[in-house]
Amino acid sequence: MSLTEPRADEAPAARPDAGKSTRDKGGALMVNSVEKAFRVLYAFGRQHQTLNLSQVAAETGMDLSAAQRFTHTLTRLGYLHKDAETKRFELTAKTLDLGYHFIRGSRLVDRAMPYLMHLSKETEETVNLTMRDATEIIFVSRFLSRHVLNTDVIIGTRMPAYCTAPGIAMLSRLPEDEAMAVIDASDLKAYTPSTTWQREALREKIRQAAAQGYATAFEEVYLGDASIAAPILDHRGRPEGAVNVAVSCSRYSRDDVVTRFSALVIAAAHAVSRV
Amino acid sequence: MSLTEPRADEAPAARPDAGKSTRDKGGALMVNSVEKAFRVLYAFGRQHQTLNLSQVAAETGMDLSAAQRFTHTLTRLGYLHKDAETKRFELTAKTLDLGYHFIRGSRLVDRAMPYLMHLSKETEETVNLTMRDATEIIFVSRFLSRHVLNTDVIIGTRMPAYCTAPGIAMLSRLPEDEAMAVIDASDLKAYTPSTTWQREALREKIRQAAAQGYATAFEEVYLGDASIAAPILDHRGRPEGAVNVAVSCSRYSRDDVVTRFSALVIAAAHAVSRV
DNA sequence: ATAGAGTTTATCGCATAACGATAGAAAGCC
DNA sequence: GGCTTTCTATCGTTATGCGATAAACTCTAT
Repeated sequence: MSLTEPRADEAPAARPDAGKSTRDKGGALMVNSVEKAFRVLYAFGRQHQTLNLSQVAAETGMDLSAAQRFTHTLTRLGYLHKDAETKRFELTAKTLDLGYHFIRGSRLVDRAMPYLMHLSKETEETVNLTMRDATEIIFVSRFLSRHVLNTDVIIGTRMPAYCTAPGIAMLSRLPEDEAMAVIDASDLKAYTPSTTWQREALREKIRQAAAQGYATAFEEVYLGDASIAAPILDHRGRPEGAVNVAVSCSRYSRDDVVTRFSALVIAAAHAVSRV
Repeated sequence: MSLTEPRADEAPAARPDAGKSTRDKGGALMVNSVEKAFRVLYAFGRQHQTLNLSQVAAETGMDLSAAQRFTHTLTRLGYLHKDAETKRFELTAKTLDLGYHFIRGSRLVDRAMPYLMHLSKETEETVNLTMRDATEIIFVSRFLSRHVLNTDVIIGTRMPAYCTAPGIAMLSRLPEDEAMAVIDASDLKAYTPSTTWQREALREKIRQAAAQGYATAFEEVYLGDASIAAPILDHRGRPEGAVNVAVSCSRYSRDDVVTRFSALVIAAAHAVSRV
């Protein structure tokens, strides 16, 4: 422990009220203003498309001064726009810049793109590239089929990993305890009557996916949606994404989905992998 | 009459050390840490997909300590990932969250979506919704034709307004002096032999678009690309976006583009407008 | 008109949170 | 092995962000 402690002197009896303002809100190096800025940006969304100053304050739990400072800052940086007459703020299209940089900089997306396009033409169905963030998957790239134009799922959409084919596919290439830790951290619930949401059933599903090399999900989140996915592995064999094909249940039986698409998604995922 | 100028303090006497560290780096309310955080995030991109700490410092012009603090902060917030063994950082898919919130919260996108989908099915061609940010347009929503799968233009892509159909369409509904101010602020140049890039020619183009209600662009940025666009107006009649159809020159003559699509894009844009 | 509530905008002294230099640890590289 | 380079951790200082407050608006009702 304090073998290396040269002198425990610096502030021995000091600390009048230790534990109080211990600069701990996420480490000594944390710059809290950054988190606050994002809190303000995320106050906007489906519910609150525009907000005035006091609403920003209320919504973020900051006082008026802080709300003022951060809206000012973000407006100046171009992420917020303030309507001169209504004095209300809203997000600008500049907020797309950050994600754009990510997509453009992602080696994974870069490698995957041609195979996704190929798969899209081949199948004429919706094809997605997803990545995992803790217990969720995020849609990173998406080629829509012209049949179903689902406007609800777009780039950046998140879904729980446990009830999606790409999620299970990725978990299936993790050490089982790690996969189960993800499951345990998830808020398990049945979105539809077909949702697999029980711990042990999910463990079985993951094992099966591991054995088969692909995962399926039939109406687990949206009724009428079927999906089949295969994991993309990085150079150490860890899953860094998944490719999936999504179709309407009305046009394919479960067996059809597997026989028509399993080999294709596996091939695409394998081609993108760096094993 | 600079309403936006933070006013260089006509309060004269005060300020003992005026002019020195006058808290002026964009107004007294500016929280500089926020700007620095974005500087770090934008250091990543096509050129630099991954960066180590010193590269971040170099790339952003910050000292090591600052780079350390901001990479730490952004990693903790989930926007950066640090590879444990290579010690290199890269952007995570979480960077898509911000743009996702914007899309989801945008009344414009909300209103436009059904018409874009309709237009997409009707024409079977690529359909876009764009907005303007100063001299540029930003692609906000996009329905790809299955013919041309252009992987270069994605959500968040920026292009100069002056050489795109949506850009000219939006400018055509601005007071002419305002439109020309945008032109003058642009870095005018010829991307292809067909690019209209001279000031007066652009003025004429804008006037014509105003008269016609739509704008066209033939191979002005990419060879082989043709585009026709109409402006979307907000409740005061100001342009807040544009709808366009993009096709391959090889499949349509210039006249074809106009006769087949002009009425459609105008109708769609009009339906979305709130005049 | 006038008061009055609910805003937004501007100011300012204070304490803290961010700063930046530096030194120790660790990892590569001759 | 010594050497360079990069990462991690620590620490005293003060500029920087904080937050209370007051002034200036805006709207609404009377």
